[in-house]
Amino acid sequence: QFAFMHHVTGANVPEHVIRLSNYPEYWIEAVVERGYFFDDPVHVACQRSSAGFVWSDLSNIINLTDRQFHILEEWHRQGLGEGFTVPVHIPGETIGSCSMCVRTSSRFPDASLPAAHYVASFAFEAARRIVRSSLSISANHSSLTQLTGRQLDCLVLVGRGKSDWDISRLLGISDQTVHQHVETAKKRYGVATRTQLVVRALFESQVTFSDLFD
Amino acid sequence: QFAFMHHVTGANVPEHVIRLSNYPEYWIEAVVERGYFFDDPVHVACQRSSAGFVWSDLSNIINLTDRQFHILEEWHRQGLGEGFTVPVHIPGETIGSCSMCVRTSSRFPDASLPAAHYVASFAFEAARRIVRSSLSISANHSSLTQLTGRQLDCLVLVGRGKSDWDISRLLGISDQTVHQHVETAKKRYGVATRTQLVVRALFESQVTFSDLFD
DNA sequence: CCGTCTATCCCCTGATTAGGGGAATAGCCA
DNA sequence: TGGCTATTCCCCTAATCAGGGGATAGACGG
Repeated sequence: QFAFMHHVTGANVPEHVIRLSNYPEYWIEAVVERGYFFDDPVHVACQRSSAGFVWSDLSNIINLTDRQFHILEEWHRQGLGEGFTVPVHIPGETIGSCSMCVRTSSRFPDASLPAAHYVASFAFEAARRIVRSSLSISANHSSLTQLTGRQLDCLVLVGRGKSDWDISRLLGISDQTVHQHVETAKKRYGVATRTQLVVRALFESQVTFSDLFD
Repeated sequence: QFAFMHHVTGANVPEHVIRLSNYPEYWIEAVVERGYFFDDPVHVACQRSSAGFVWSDLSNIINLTDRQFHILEEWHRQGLGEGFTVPVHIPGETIGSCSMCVRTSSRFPDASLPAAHYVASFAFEAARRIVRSSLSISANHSSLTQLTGRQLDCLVLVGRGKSDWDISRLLGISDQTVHQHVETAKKRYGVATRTQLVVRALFESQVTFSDLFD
């Protein structure tokens, strides 16, 4: 069985999420019904690991709670055997994972783990790019926005939490000039606040997360 | 050549970063000196991809700037041929990557990419766990800042450019309560401004870009 | 030569945020 | 039961941002 999915809970699902799996319907329903989603040990482990992991190794990644131990036992009773999960993380995007598992009756193909890791990573990334391109098509009206160098300087420092005055000292210009640059940048993007400005610039790759951390 | 490292710039390096590589000294110095680190195309691409990528495929992941194009040419002149980089993301932690490349004179071993992907992921994760254990952080202790539901509600709306008063109308509570939630969230993250708060929450995948667009 | 863009500076007012207090209610856990 | 957190509300002052106005200087191109 496999499941490539974004980790979103049932309540408010965003529009563009990846959900590919051949898990049995009844089983997915059971998970949602009992609220397993919230402390699914595999999902929790995804938040702590960058590399893939086999499910029998879960206790080395997280400290299993009683409830999580119970969930694992329940899975086993349902016929789910050993599994392998590759977490998928991108800053600013929903956490996802690619899981593959066998039935208790089947042997777990250890030798295929590198291949599974490779396939999982690229399959999810491919799905992600398809989703993302469909997103940017629907919102491409502003893809032409170009900021000047000085505007970017100010924007980055705004993103680092500096005030206009701080920025003016760092750049060696007046605080009113800084204010002017920020206002002009906001007008370019058609946004009302500095926070929106930074979010948009991040989304459009005008600045990166590393730019915004001292 | 290989380089497994956290993406931190020379200025103020955190204590426990991973830096394993056999890149030539003189070359690393050149990178730092010329400030290549800041817009190294491989590092920027790492922020946009969850799966590994070969360097010749960079232009499909990010739009290369003139400067980045120049950096790639410079690398080639220095004798660096094709390379393969696996990004490493953990919510709330510094971005890292595992890069492996050959000299221009050598053939790039395409057939080994799955193995390289596997090795890279696990080597970095192993290094990460060693570092974390040296920090004596228990596996269960969450390094992730956890926000309450109401705090997230407010944070998302702040990220959409709403004022405290706007948010108070949308959530049906007082504007002072909204202010309180935002202040508490800021304290949790240890940041000074709302903009930093939203950036951090984005980076740690507490909220996503789709959450922040109406 | 003129228009446009960029970058820099200055002035102004009002709205908003930053950052302290304190306090009531409810739920959860030991 | 007591301690903890979440949620809600209120008060206060100072700093900062939002959004107008206008001005000067240099660069670039038709």
